[in-house]
Amino acid sequence: MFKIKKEDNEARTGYLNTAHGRLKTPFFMPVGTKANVKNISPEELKEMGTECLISNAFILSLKPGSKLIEEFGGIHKFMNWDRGIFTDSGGFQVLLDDFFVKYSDEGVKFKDPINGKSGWFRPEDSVKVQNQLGSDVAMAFDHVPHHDDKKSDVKASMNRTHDWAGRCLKAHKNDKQMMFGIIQGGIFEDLRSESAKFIDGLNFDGVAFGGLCIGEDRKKTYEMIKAGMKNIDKEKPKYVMGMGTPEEILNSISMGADIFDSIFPAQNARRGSLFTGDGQIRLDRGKFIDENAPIEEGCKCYTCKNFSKAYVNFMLNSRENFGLRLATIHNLYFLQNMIKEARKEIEKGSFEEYRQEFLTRYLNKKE
RNA sequence: GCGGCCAUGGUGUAGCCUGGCUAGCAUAGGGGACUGUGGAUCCUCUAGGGCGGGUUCAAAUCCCGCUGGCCGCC
Repeated sequence: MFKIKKEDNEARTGYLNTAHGRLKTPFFMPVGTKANVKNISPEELKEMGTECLISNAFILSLKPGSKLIEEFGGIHKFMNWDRGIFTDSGGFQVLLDDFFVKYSDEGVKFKDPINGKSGWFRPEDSVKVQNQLGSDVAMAFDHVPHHDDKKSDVKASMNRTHDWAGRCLKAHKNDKQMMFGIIQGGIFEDLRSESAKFIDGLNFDGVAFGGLCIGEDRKKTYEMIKAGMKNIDKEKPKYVMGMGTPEEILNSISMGADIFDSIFPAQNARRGSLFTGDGQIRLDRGKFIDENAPIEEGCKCYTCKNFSKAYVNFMLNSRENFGLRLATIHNLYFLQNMIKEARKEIEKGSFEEYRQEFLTRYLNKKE
């Protein structure tokens, strides 16, 4: 399932073997909630070296329905993606204001804003949906607390997450599909440690950090990751959910993380914020209106090879769909390329130097 | 030529009749936020009463002239 090939301090590179091939770790998954990564095609994703995507069980169960996708031969065929696919359980989405009604020990009551129907989504429902979708890795259904909840509430959500984790494993019947457990515990080190131990003790194929990057201080985020790492079997793949800035990913890799996903690069792209080696730039701003240079000199993405900042700025400000596509291509390429370099550096045993060098440039914005 | 209407940040406008604000709003512009997907949203900063005179304790607001624009008439 998961094999570590080379370690470099805490960082490591290896493989996650799935029903759709061997995925090189560490890797970053663009988010394809509705069975697509917004604005770009599977071919474009492959071209930039994307190993794996993550889609969403809860959202797809509402529309078009997991049964329909199953009838089309599973999510890979449905969306024409033949590499890895994770599915998020829906634990995070269900808490969005759009859907959330209330929690109970049984599951979550939600309301579909499209047709007004309400219903319950339980751990067993999520597992069944993910089975039908046929993703390579299913995620356990968890209870995500808010980042500023008080400790007693965070502890309660953690205990519920643990209970649900057991129910998810019990409901899981698909030997072609792996399942990852999720640890919670908010920003409390003792809870994180406790949760990590508990989830690590269950029979999951991997362990994910949930409830991070949702508003807490970044120092806390890293503390929680460290606390968790100490209590998880080293041989298991470790996934930090929802983490997506270049610096966070590099920092977390240095602590032993293997897998990431986030809307951050794609969403920022749509909102005109683009990655460069010198930090993010707001490409939709007027200062780029006549700049005849690519977003990043030397970048080999389709956008940078063919278009100037001035052109992409014009596309974005004119609200042309093409602008969203060009921006998304660049940001996802930037991250995939960074991770590819990170894997190489780990193999060479020089990851730490690479990280330092990258961050020195990235965090000291030139002007 | 005569008459009427109008003049407020880059742009579009509110307030004027019934003087007394830090001159409001939108958009554009400059920063920032965004992390298990709505292209949204939010925060913040910069920037304004055509010119000259008068009335008044006080004028974007009332009066006169000038300049400029729009409309109508000969």
